[in-house]
Amino acid sequence: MYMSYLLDKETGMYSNSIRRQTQNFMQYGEFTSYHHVTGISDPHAQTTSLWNPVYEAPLEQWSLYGHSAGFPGSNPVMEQIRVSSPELTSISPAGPGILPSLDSRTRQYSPDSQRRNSYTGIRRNIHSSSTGGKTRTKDKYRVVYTDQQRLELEKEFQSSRYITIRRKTELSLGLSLSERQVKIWFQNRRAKERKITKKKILLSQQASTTTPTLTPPSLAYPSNGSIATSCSSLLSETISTTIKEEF
DNA sequence: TTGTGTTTTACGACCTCC
DNA sequence: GGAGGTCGTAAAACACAA
Repeated sequence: MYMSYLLDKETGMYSNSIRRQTQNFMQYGEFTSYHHVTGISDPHAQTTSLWNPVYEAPLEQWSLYGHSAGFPGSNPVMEQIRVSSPELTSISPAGPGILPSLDSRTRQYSPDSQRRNSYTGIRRNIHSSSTGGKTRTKDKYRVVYTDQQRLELEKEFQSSRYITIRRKTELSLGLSLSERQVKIWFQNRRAKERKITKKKILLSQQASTTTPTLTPPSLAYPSNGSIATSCSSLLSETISTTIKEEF
């Protein structure tokens, strides 16, 4: 069964896994400890039975949290995360940058909006919880994350492209996702970013070839900057547009 | 309503690192 | 050998034009 397979995979993946501490410390820098999280190892448990009721609050409620406020319902875990997490607290206050656009997008998808409003989120939750165990080949095999889950994941992604083990544990707890789901979300998110960046680079190259007098390569890629620099600036632009696309 | 294109989860294969 | 990385892909969810 798919569920038991995942359970096996999850437990095998995350239990007693301290052997990577040194590697992860080098890789992530921030790593201090690893906690195996019990009770959330089954990514489908939420979909088959229950969602955290925290996420079923109407958007008009949880949109209020956009600027450093806690999760609706005052999820103690996330409150703790916010207190202990400089990344989230540092990026969440109002100010220029990514989050204002996130918040504006949150407002954009208020119940009045056409796309993904709170009711669709609730509907999705209900729909998800109404189905049985998921398999890849039959029934519905993927869940749709709530806007809030995606918002928090996106915020973390803006903080860092690669999540630390510690943050992964905290996020999985706070968002009622498994660590595996958080990990895969970040993998998919990086893939998405690469895809968009690739697309943008392709478009800029096409533009430079079609209208060479307007955007010569020397201007598009300053001589004193490396390709990485130009890519990173392109990336930041991409990120903002990406966030606008989401939510 | 339906067909179609895009986005979002989730996985397997394969690779690198320790 | 196991963990997480990318890459490619399946399929559900979604948006939107006709």
